[in-house]
Amino acid sequence: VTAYSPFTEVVLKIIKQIPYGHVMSYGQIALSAGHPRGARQVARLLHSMTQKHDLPWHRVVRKDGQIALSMGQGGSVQKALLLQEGVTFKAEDIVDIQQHRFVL
DNA sequence: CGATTGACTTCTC
DNA sequence: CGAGAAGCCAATC
Repeated sequence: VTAYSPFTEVVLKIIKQIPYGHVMSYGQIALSAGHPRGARQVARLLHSMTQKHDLPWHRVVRKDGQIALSMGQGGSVQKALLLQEGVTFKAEDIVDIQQHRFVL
């Protein structure tokens, strides 16, 4: 299982711990993993690890609460999954993200 | 092993 | 207010 760097493992753990109906931003995950500037790695890890691990990648969005992927990619899928979990994209929720808290 | 890339974020002009 | 550049660090080529 441990075939990754500490950062990778921590990120994976954090992503797996995202509660149902909640979302986290890449930056927040990176910050929790100990790399305040490692948001890109979180994104990269998700993209890579999702293929091998069953990560709730759809619960990871931009810090603005916006879906990171374009609708032409998996964006529409992610939106559908989030709506299915009851996640909304209201401005109020976005404010919560910016205040470093979970949404909903 | 060296260079490139990337589901981001933030600062600067 | 909007667009552009820099920074970060691991995975991939």
